[in-house]
Amino acid sequence: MYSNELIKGTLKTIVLKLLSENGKMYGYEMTQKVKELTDGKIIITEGALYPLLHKLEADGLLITEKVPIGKRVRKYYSLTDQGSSSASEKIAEFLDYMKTMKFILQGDNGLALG
Amino acid sequence: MYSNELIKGTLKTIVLKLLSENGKMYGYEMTQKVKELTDGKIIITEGALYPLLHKLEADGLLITEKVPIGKRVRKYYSLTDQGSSSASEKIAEFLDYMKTMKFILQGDNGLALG
DNA sequence: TTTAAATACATAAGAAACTAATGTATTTTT
DNA sequence: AAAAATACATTAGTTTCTTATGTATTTAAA
Repeated sequence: MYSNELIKGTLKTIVLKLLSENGKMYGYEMTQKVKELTDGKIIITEGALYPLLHKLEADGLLITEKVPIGKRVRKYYSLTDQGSSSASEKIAEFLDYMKTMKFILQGDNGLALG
Repeated sequence: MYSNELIKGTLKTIVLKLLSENGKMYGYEMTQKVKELTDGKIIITEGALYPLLHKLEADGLLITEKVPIGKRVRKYYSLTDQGSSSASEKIAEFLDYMKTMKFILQGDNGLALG
């Protein structure tokens, strides 16, 4: 498990990527998917996820669809057009950012590597 | 310039890396160095940096040395032993985290790339 | 030469995003 | 029958950052 501060600020990008890949997902499903994809190294807590999903919906990036499963109602999220282009931007920006960070953290900036 | 949320949580790692490379640096110097290294894509504000430096010092990761430059006093920071091993850990963790994020963001997780 | 910009430190109010805890209810597994 | 997993949600408190402000010296420009 990574330290919490590392994951900060990346949650939005992860959610947008998941939805751009899978079309539609519900919250709990996202937490399980990320856990599975990362062998438990990234754990998305529900206390962080649900408020974010609500915000992204309020911002017009996501739309919801309620699907009854037995007596429960499952809430599926999917990207709007705006959310879709926002996803592309965020993902590209993050990949670019990783290049920059890699340069800082292991680039030949004067001394030997840490 | 990257969106702010992206940089969140990475400042500590950057500072520790800078000090592990350069031995000793003062705050303002760090802001300029990062700006230069990243072509202005990462801007460290003093409002974020100084409180962090104070905290790292309080936590025993950094020690300070005051050097008079003319009538001003410049405050140099360097790593303690604890800070040095903490730096190695943080940097390694971040590089690992980037691998994981890269896998999530562009890995072959079922659909075409975004 | 005086004005502006850069250097160099610092703090503080407020915002954003997350943690950890708690709550409800259903469904599945033991 | 009990426990665990599924599935939603909120909330108090913390951390960390932004934006603004403040002080003072030094260098560059007008």
